[in-house]
Amino acid sequence: MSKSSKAEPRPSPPFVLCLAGPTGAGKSAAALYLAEKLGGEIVNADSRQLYADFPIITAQPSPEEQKLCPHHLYGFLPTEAKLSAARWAEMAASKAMAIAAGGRLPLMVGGTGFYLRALLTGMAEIPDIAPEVGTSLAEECRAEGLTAMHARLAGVDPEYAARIHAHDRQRIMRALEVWRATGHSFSWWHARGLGPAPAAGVVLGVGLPLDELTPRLDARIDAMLEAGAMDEARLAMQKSPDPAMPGWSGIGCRELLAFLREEISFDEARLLWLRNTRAYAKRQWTWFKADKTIQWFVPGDFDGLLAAAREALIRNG
RNA sequence: GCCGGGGUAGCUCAGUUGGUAGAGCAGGGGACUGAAAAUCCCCGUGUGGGCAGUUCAAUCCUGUCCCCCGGCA
Repeated sequence: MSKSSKAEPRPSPPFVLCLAGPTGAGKSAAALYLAEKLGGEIVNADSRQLYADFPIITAQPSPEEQKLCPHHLYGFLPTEAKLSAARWAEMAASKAMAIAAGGRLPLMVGGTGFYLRALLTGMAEIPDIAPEVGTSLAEECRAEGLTAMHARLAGVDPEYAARIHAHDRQRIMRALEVWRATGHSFSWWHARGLGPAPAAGVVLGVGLPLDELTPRLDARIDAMLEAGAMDEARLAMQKSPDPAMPGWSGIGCRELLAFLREEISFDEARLLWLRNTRAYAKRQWTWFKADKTIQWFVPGDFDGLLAAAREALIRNG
């Protein structure tokens, strides 16, 4: 998919209906409703719900819910693995293609705004980079310090170095990686424009203001604990004890892990879990608010969502 | 009741040899081009427990009262 310079024309991208919004607002329930009414199949657009070891803590649809209609891209990724936005978008688009080919509606559901952007807008076509490049750069960073890495980036890509902050380790390292592996700067790749969008679609939002969302997030944590979140974390710890593994970065996972390793008390873990979830919901709002095309609905407004979805389908054939 | 130690931002605390105060966390705002539930940036006026006194000037010194935490009774 990354090489699109072949002569044959690309098949037109599949149309997808997306449900976005902050965590805990009720996207999954709304998705089940829309899937039933519109003959849809649900594709996960949440970067944490990909992970196999944390179905409860990442609020994946339950096995019962998943029986109600086909669900895709949930709970398949090992804790040690990571999935880039671009790679997810490819997978999601190919699922969407297959679903549409079966005469059904692909419903992308999740709170990872970056994934949805990669899917609907596309990303710069930068080749895959061998993992060794990243590991050796990480070692150099450890030896020389982050400031030196940022200075190095300023040497090869002053434009991008000026745009990001000198403390933004993740972006500094990514940009250096691209430079080292491709011989072109990150800005150079960006200047070539975005690659083709893997899918076309409309985004509907399900959301609540943060202060109204908070009690729901609080209650959801209790529900997760009752549903066995602690056992889930314990098991994951036995399978994959390194907290630096990508799958552990989910909120709730790392707090429970810290408790299991006796680094913090249960009450602290629970409090942190809630706070971090709330802070995350706030970041999601910041992301989604910037997208003026999203039409918003209150949780439970299934009629409104259905009407908007039907309208979007008519507009897009 | 007595002896210590405290009462400073929503919370935990720092500091001011007297010139009206600042960190972390929380909270608010924002960014986001292949780890995104990630990563990162910006935002700090608060009757300095109350009341008196000393002083040009008190959050800081003195007196007194109230409250908390230890210890002794």
